[in-house]
Amino acid sequence: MRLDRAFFARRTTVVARALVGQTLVRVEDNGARTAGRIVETEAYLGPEDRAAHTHGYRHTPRNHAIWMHPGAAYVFFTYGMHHCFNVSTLAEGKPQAVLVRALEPVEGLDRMRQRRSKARRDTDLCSGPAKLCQALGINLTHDRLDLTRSPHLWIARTRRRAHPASRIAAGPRVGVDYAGDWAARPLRYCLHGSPHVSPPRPG
DNA sequence: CCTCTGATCTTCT
DNA sequence: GAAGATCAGAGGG
Repeated sequence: MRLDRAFFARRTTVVARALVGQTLVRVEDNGARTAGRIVETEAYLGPEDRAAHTHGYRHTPRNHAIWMHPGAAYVFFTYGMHHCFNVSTLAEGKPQAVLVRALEPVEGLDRMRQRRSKARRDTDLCSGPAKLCQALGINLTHDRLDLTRSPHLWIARTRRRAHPASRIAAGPRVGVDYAGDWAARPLRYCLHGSPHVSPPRPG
């Protein structure tokens, strides 16, 4: 069952933690499905957060999705070649989001290997924010999509008995050294011990 | 495992 | 004009 608006309309740190263990599902126009269990997320806390794209209330065409209703997909293009996938949280007009950083592949692995030909091992398929977008074929056409309604992209509620909250480790976010004292905050959430988490591995 | 570097181009200043 | 919520490959331990 698909996660609904209420799931995303909560404090961003709560959503980021709760997303670990849920399943990101992608369906292409031809019906091909790829999916993965979310094993790593990061919370971006809006205007106050020096690492966030909405720091200082910056509102541009690129980051507009963060300002939209909770559950809106925010996909951005960076480094001239990579995409990253986020979900808007909290409330419309409150620009906070969760970055999905890694997945454990669970469906459509052949398709993922096709699109990620450089991946040597299956643990390299989705172990990074741009890798998972490449594996699932997520790009700018998915920016601003409503994940509670889109037939192409959504997050499925997944039983987490095997992954209780106590096994989620929090640590500093990756690649935000420029963010001053915000860089050290433990806003990154990883499924403890998963080989699919992106480097640097916690612990 | 780690560190360092080049790739590549959109976005915003 | 500069920076960037990254990745892959090379080299060293």
